[in-house]
Amino acid sequence: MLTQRQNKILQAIVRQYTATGQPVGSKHLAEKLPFKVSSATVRNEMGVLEEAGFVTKEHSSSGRVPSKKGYRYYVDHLLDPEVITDNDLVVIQNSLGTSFQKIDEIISHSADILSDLTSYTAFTLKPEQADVRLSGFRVVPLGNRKVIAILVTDSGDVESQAFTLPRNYDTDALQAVIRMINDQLVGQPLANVMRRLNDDIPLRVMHYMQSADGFLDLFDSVVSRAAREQFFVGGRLNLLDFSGKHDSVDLQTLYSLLDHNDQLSHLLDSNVSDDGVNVKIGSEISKDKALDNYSLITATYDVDQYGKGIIAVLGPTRMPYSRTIGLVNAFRQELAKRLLNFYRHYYDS
Amino acid sequence: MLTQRQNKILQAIVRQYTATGQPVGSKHLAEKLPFKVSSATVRNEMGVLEEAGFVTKEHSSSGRVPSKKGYRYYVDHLLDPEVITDNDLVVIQNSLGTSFQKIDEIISHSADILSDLTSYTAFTLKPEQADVRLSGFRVVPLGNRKVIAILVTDSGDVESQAFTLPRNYDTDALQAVIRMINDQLVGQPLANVMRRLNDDIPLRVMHYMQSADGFLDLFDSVVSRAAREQFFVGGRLNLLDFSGKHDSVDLQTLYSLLDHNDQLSHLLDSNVSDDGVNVKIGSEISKDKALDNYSLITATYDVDQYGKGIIAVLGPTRMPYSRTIGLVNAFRQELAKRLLNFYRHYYDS
DNA sequence: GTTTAGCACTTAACCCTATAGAGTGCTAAA
DNA sequence: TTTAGCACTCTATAGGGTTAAGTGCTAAAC
Repeated sequence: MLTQRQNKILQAIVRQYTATGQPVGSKHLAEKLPFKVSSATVRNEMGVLEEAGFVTKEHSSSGRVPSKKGYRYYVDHLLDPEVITDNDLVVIQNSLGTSFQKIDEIISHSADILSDLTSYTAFTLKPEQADVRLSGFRVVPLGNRKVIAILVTDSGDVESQAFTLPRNYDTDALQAVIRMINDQLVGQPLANVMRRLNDDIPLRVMHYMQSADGFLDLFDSVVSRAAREQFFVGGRLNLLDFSGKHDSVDLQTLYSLLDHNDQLSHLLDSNVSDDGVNVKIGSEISKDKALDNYSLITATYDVDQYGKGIIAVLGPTRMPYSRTIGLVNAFRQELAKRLLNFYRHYYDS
Repeated sequence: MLTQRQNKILQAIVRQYTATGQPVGSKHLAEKLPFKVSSATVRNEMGVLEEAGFVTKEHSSSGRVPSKKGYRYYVDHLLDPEVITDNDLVVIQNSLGTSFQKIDEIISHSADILSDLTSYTAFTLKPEQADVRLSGFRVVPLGNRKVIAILVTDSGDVESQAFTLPRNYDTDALQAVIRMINDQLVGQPLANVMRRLNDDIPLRVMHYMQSADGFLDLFDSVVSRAAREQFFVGGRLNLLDFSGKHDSVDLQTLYSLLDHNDQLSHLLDSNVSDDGVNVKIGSEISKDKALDNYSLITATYDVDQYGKGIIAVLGPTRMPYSRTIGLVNAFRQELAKRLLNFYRHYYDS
């Protein structure tokens, strides 16, 4: 649909504009192009591109700026082969190479590394097994009416929470309830556990103690912590640097978005594609006006039988796509490798 | 040293300037003053105040602006009686009135409330007993080489962390080490525990197992988590709203400060006064240039035998001191009450 | 001896205008 | 089909004039 030359020109416009942030004029462009044409020819071609909606002008006599559609076309058809420098790769490998005690540390640290590399805001989501099951629940007394509740899932995650029993607790009844929970719920997917917690479990508990509330709240809080998608954000502040005009209303919206993990992880879930790196531009991300001038680059990382996770970068529509996509892609591969090692080392027999 | 009239004039300048942000001129001021004088008289008096260093001009023919010294004098001598509205008090009481499961929730939520009320950035520090002692350490096996390490302090705090044992661990040796830790360290202040962890403990562990590292790391991480001052920040973003000129270098400095709990809690410790509310202005806070145009209002809250905590608000030098101080003061009292109740209810016999 | 009215002076902020520079679209020639 | 040339548009910048708010100083009034 576009001629070869028009492709080259659009490509040059996007590159130039993402690099400088200034509208691109015909004369400068004519010099940068890989073939020799006059500025007048470039002007004609730019007219065509504008007609087709790939570029716009900021005012009637300004240079051209890529439109959302132009970015889209660029990302889909004109992207440079992903190049990332050896230096970047070394940084990634080193940062992921240090020793971690817990998965959470790796994932959380990853968000920071990725935001540093891109200088945008980065998100990481823990690899998620389709259905994690409850594999054990126990309550360890610590003396002085304090107990610690410990929940273990078959994916190997452990959640715990301290709790102080009210004065009138009957410890025998408590033991009975814990046995009951283990009988009834071990082996069940966490989703089921959470459902039944509002369903038949309260009734069963009533057999043993008058009020189910205090203890069930505790159990509930531990279960939901284990079930929650683990979500990390790095480089929140980077949003400031490139939002130039500092439209403070939009910024507020954005930051409150970043502070609500549920919304955000939903956003990522809905934007991620099955595999590889995925680019969403402006309104493609969500209906929210505040995201209009942002692009979201998501990617999954695949840790075999241990599940798939998500990494993502949120930056301005006007970003160097080749580099950012290259970084995200390199990162997902390294992260997958690293995690596979981790899981193998710790969880396999 | 200043006449009564000069006091009134300085007071009016500070009030006016903190309210509007505009330099205040003699004519307007003459009208606002509680006694009848001409603008010329005000001008003369302002000349004296400037001579003495309490006010400055932004340029040779602008109105007067309070200097750091002027703010200091105002806060020390000219402050209105603290007035907070009934509404504010209700908000505080309601927000603190909802039910919490853990101390941390109350303290963390408090930072949010306080920042909402003041629309500045707020900090809260958990009440701290002078010397918390280790009262127990145990390791509960969860199967599949996973264990959970649980540490209890005599203040009633519990920290836990999951851990996967390397393949070659000798469980008998592990039990012996745990017994040894309990023998040697229970009853000791956490500070001592941390010191000995780098000192004689590694040697003792070597009696039982070849390498002490993996396990001691775990113990160390749990101990230091328990010993760390618990620190919360609310309303980080509010720094944006009032830093008007958006000097992005300073902002970066500030935000990186907010992200380093150690620096910040050190800052608070060094600024807090023994009791009541304390105001530090500009360079009084720290040597850091980035804080030059900020004021820090700190206060302790006293929960009797359960220790003392800190709350603080960081806002622009140009802030309505009476109101902010009033809010901080009201808040510390309500928070102390609330926590006393909480501790009594849960920890007393 | 204060206080005040009056006045000359200073500065920032605003608006208006002129101009330079970058870019465009169009036309006609190559 | 491409290019040179030209008239036109729009932004950004700098300068000039005006206004409004403020100051300091002096001399008169209280």
